[in-house]
Amino acid sequence: VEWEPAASPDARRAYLLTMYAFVLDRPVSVQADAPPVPIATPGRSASLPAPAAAALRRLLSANVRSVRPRTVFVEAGSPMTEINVMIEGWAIRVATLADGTRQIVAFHLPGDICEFNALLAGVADTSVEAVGPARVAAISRRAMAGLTEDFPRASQAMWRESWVAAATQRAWLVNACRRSAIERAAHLLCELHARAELAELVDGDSFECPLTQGHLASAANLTTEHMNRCLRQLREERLVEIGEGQLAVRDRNALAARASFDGAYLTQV
Amino acid sequence: VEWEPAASPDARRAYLLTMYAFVLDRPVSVQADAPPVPIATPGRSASLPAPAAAALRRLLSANVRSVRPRTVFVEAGSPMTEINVMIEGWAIRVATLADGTRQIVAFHLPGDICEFNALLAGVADTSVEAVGPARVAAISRRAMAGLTEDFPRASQAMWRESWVAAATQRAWLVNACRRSAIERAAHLLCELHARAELAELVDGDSFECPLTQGHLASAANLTTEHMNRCLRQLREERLVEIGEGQLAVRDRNALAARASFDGAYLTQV
DNA sequence: CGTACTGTTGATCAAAGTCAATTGAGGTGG
DNA sequence: CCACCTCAATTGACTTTGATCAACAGTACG
Repeated sequence: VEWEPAASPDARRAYLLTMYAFVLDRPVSVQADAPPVPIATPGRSASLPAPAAAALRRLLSANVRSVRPRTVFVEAGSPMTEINVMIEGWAIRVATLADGTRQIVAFHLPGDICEFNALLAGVADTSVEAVGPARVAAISRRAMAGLTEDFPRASQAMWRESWVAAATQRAWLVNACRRSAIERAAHLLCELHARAELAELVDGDSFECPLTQGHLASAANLTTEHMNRCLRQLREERLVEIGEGQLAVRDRNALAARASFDGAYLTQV
Repeated sequence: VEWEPAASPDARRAYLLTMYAFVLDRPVSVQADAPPVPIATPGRSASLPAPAAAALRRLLSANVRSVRPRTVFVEAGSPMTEINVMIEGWAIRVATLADGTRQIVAFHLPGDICEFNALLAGVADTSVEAVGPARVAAISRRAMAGLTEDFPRASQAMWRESWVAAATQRAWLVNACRRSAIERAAHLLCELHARAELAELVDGDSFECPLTQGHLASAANLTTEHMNRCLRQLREERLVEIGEGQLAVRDRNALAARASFDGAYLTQV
């Protein structure tokens, strides 16, 4: 068994596909050079190799449910009987402390597997909440259980996802601990931009982002007010534009330099 | 395939054994009620079911290397060709930023698998450094590769470990973001105590801990000076005693209450 | 016998939090 | 259609936590 590198969006698409194929209980040949076929996913369109299109369409129609804005669809403490794959819309993963304060520990974008490892735990340790309207595919624990036996490649794909999640978490920890407020803000925006790109949500240099400044503040460990000040400064430095549910990164390299952002952790595996 | 809960030290020992058995390329029957046999691991003694004892002893003798204090034995950026299991001594996982500042993102105690998921990445994103003298078993990537095919139970065991690592990382993030300095200090001590207990390092209410206040400070996102003040206060509150390479938790419940610590994430899976 | 590291304490300072208030957009019921 | 409400964004004034700077003692170590 050898692990292929998956540094490019193409490779990422390929491994997500492998995962989808597993879910559908039938193999899907993934050819990077196959002619891409546009899939009409409401809200965005994704280019996928031909065999994948049908598989993805089947998955979507079979398991998807719609989630209203601000709805908690994974409750901390509740048993994990299924795993969720974001199809459309954004979600936040929230840790709630004893005193009721909340901390966003992760964002989930379309294509993301929500905390794949949690299936093992049996109980969710954090909540997941849709930000805007969202569509989520719920995959049963039972379907996952055959994973290691039946579908080694899917298993690899899952591990990749879980490594990226862990590396991202580490990056957030370092971010929150070692950087100044404005660097934290810039770093978060860099990550969101890079991830939106991987999810093929970016149009030009901007993308739709339903997050409020409060969300960004919580994720970067700032107060809403201070995040507002930081965003203003980044705007004045002509690095980003933000508003109207749109987020635009005007000077990608300068923003990355401002935050000493290195997105390798998002694509390395 | 069903996942058994592993909430007790016994269960944790059992799953680590399963992992060791995999590494040795032969099955080891794990019976929780088998008569425990003490193993003479220099520095501490572990009680393990009989069949496991031989397996563990073989693993130790075959793959262990000694590491000097302050030695970096996993270098960030270097290729990951093997995975490390801590046998003896403590290690820190360190992220180094562009400007050279360092941040401890994890501690590794005896029995811990060091960042199992990193094997997939091919490249380490953080360094691992022995604190005091340590002994480490290096397991080849090749031995790991047969995992999913040959030994489903070991695969489960690995996943458990990786889930605990991810949950711990999340706990650190929440800790660093939402708690006051003294709570962070207390929370870290609670976690160290709980983990030392799982590693069977605790004697009475105290255990040997080679970490300096600087290490604790980095992990809790404080300066060394401020960590010192926090520790003094916790000492004055008769919650802990610390010094001489020993760490004693005098009032476990009070300390946990001080930090609103819930150790479920360490044992849940 | 210096040298380096850890632990310790005190004085000062700044980054970010807290509090307070205003604006404007969007939604809702009468 | 308008009064009313809620929520996000924004700005300013003030406060606090923990960082920074400085100094010193004890100890291990070459």
